[in-house]
Amino acid sequence: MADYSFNDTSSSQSYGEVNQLGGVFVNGRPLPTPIRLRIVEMANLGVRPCDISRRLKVSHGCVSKILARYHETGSVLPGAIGGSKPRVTTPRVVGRIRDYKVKDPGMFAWEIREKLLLDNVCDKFNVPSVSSISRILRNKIGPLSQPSNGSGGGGSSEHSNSNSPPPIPSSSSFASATVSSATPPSLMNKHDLSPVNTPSVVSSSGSICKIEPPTWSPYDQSTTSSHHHRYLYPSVAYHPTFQHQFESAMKSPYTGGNHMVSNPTNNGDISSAFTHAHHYHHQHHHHPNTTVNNTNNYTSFFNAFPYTPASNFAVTTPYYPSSYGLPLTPQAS
DNA sequence: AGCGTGACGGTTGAC
DNA sequence: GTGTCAACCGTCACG
Repeated sequence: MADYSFNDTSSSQSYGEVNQLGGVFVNGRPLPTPIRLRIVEMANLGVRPCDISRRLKVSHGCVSKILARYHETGSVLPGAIGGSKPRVTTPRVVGRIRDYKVKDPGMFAWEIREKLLLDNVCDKFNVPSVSSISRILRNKIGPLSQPSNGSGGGGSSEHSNSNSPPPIPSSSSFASATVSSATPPSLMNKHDLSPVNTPSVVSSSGSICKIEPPTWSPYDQSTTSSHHHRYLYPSVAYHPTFQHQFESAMKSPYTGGNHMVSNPTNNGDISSAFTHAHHYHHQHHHHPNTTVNNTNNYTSFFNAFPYTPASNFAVTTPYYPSSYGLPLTPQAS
């Protein structure tokens, strides 16, 4: 993974492309969150999408998409980029299959599948297919010379297995940690500031599921994982070359000015929630066991545009609890 | 003129 | 360490 810190001075050459409206973007990467917020904010103030597009120099297709997503989900953030659908045949499930087979060697795969559902080992979204179960029986379990003991074989322990789905996060602790440690922006108080696929549903297997199909289960943010950066808020780094453009884009004639960029620590506006974020990268690179306070990472908003080769704005692909306050209400203007 | 949509070229991250 | 794959991105052009 690239170094997303914005202290890279090895290259003064920014990259990014310019769209037909003169706006700067990075192909393949989401717009910086401040701009996403600005789009929704302006829409809530009654500005037409076409005018938002022109003012922020963002393609109308993008404006349309962000607004549509926001009205549908309540989230202004991009979806989770990259990654793979987690396997359903976790060691825990394999262990249970082994147990079933040991107890009743005559069980068919389809019977095992039904039993997994019946015993709430899996739910309908993550139960392995019959063919998967057959493959497990064939390849992973074999002759069944010894029953599962919870630590050997396929790692069938139901507890304390590092490969098992992570523990269910405490919604209260997570929410309180994220919300209370920094004052949310005034606009962030109603909806989930989560990407579209917010994991707000807990599956029977104890993992967190996206609520938008296709349903799959990202890992728990608080779990020790070298990949937990997926759950952090987007981080952006800005290049001085584009500061003026970005600031211009962020100024609003509708709200009497916006200090998000020029005055990141200004109290009373959206920026008030985004302090202390410079620890973000250190946290997630060097203290993987630490539950990161995502709210703090929002300071990175103010390091907005654009993008040096080694320090692009690098929106990480975040997951948030749906309980987190949302900045902007998708209400009719 | 405004907007929804899909192709396109791109990035990302788990496997 | 590298390649594959499937998710996502914003732009652009079309209707």
